[in-house]
Amino acid sequence: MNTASFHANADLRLPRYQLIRDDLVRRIANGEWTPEQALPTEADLCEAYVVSIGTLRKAIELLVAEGVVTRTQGKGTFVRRPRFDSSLFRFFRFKSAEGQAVQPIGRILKREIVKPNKAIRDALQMEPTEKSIHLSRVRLIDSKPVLREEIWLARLRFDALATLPLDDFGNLMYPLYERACRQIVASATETLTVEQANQEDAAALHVDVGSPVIMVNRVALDFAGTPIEWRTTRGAATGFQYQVEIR
Amino acid sequence: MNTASFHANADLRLPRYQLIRDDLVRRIANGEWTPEQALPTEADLCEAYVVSIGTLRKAIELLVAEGVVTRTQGKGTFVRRPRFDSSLFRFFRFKSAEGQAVQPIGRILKREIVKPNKAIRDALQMEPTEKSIHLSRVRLIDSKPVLREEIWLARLRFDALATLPLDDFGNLMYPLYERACRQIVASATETLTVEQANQEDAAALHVDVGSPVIMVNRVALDFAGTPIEWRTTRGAATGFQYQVEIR
DNA sequence: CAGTGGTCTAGACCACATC
DNA sequence: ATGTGGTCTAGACCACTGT
Repeated sequence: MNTASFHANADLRLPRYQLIRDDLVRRIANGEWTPEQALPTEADLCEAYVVSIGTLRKAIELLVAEGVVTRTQGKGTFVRRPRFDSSLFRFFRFKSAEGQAVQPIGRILKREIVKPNKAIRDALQMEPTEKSIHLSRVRLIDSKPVLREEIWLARLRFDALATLPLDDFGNLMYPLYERACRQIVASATETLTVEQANQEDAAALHVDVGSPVIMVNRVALDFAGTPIEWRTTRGAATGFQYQVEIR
Repeated sequence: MNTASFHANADLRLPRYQLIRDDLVRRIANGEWTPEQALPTEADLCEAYVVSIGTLRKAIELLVAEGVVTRTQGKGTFVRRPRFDSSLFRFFRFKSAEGQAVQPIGRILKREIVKPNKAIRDALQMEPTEKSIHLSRVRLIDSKPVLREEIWLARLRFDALATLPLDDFGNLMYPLYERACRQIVASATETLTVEQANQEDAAALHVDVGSPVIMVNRVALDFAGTPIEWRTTRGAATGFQYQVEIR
């Protein structure tokens, strides 16, 4: 295979399907294909990387297993957008007054341009003097607050959100990031802890002080693995239920 | 391919690699290979199922992805024992007085032969009149209790544990199940909820009444997918930390 | 050394989506 | 009808494990 096909840092001792997988990830991270566009066909990629169909398929199957792309017979191979909505719903089971599972509505309460604390600055790999956009957000069901969210974004990366009217933010953040700032969230890491409600939590979430509160910290990454959003979400632990499979 | 190779219920419209995967799972569930024994080689399985190596590998790769088997170059393919110890440690981060990560010691406090309540009976697929073995267990670090566990087992399946002296139970349950009852835990589902400590929790775990307590319900299954153990574990939520990747 | 799984080839034919 | 991915073949050679 032509070594020129690969990034300079590629370790050519690795199997070819690994090299191809890494190269495709790099190209996706570079924005060569967006979630709407199909990747080249198997035949084209085989030709470009000078490998047989079996080797190429193995590379792409890795990406499918990692959740980076999806394939559909007859249509093609597409960069996958992670399904975040289903994620928090695995933690918090929200129901409307009628008992229907429902998605909470998001509303921005406050926006400020501030220097983040060190933990957030490190998590977002920001320079010491760099400023961030801090959003306070609440999520409601039947107009009742069920989640409190604090969001931090690097000012440089999300400049458009520093001036956008709060009414134009809409219900969901990640489509907004794509629309206004061309930032695509590709994956995230969430860490869950339990705390006892303080005065603010109690007032905002309508629970007793000291009652258990779930806290979820999330760092969202783009396709290159660069952290782009830091978020912490709090909700009453009542009715919270999380399920895992062990194998 | 010879249809006689497969179970009567197999749907022959499925891809061959799926049929082979299902057949191998069935044979593993039947105890044809235990975690120590290697499965037949690729060449033998190709011959037995009358498929080419590529198709057989796809079947086995499914099992690897599901965590049912592991493969080692030069050694063979082996039925995998799930790594449970790492599971609860992903939830509770235990440290000894010296700050070292450590595995708590298990001690059985009580054993009784009782009819289980309906929820447990249903979870374990037991007959209405069937009796269960109920174990109360505590797990200790530096002689301090950190987890309370209640375990239910079907009496018929775990008969040897009804009479075994409590001192012979040892530290870990799943090796005991294998040793004394030939029951191998192959997978499990855990559900996590948060509660407030009641009097019993507070006394047993040395926390305040009303403080948050993590409750993990676990149903453990054998290779055939039959539920064999119902377990609920409670521990103080302080220091509890759980992490997920989202893609 | 023999035996195992790991990588790779160069095709074939099928099922599905779209025009 | 054309183009896509899905399934499958019948090998080859390599890398690792154990004797």
